[in-house]
Amino acid sequence: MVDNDVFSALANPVRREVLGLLRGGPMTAGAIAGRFELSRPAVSEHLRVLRLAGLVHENPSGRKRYYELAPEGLTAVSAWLHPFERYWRDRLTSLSDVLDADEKEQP
Amino acid sequence: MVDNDVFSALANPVRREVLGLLRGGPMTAGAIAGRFELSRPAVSEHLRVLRLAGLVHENPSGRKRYYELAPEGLTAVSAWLHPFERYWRDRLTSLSDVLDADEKEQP
DNA sequence: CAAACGTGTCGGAAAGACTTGACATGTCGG
DNA sequence: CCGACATGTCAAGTCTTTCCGACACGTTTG
Repeated sequence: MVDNDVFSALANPVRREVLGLLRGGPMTAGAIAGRFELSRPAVSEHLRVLRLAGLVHENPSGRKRYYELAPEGLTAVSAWLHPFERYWRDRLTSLSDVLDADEKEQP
Repeated sequence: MVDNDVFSALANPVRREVLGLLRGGPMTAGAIAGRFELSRPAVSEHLRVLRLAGLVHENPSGRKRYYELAPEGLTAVSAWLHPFERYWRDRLTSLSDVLDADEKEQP
């Protein structure tokens, strides 16, 4: 995870779960680590990836560091997804249409 | 890419680009491979990953194989994203609110 | 049927990600 | 100040991904 790619950041289930936890409000690195059966350094690295991807904000407070969701982070995913969303919604209005469309072969 | 995880499938930029191409309609494996500076086996493997993730459908027609978008594939992503989408939309109504919220430290 | 075509899969090399244990940095309490 | 605490970072091992060249398989064409 060397680049700041949001999609790569989301590829890891632990990181997705961290984002889910953070939906309930900011948490310290330690509190987050406590929720997983992982070494603390591992969690720290996951947090670093999320931070580089712009998915979380880090606010140090004394010797603790609170992480919270970065509202703007997931907009890139949403934006990428949007054209597809329209596409599949159109087709799912009638599932039979989708199945019929599978038949159109151009030899 | 051993699991069928949709998010892992989307982590690769080539695969995201393939999905983008397929938005214009079904394409053969060869036509897809022709769009990239990659060996055909590499593209074939990407297609395999997309298929396992349920993001594309494969319909063989003679000795060609047409790939097309699987409408239902991305719904998992959309579903996961949805709660966050509401969250960040609420906060982005006023960006200054977000910045202010960063200030709330609980020692 | 044989040659040409479209494509998938196998073996292996190079690059990258994930994890862990050990160490470094900065902060709080006495 | 000094020890305890919260956390980040480094080095190394292992597993996974990605890519390529070569080969295999079914389909079409002559």
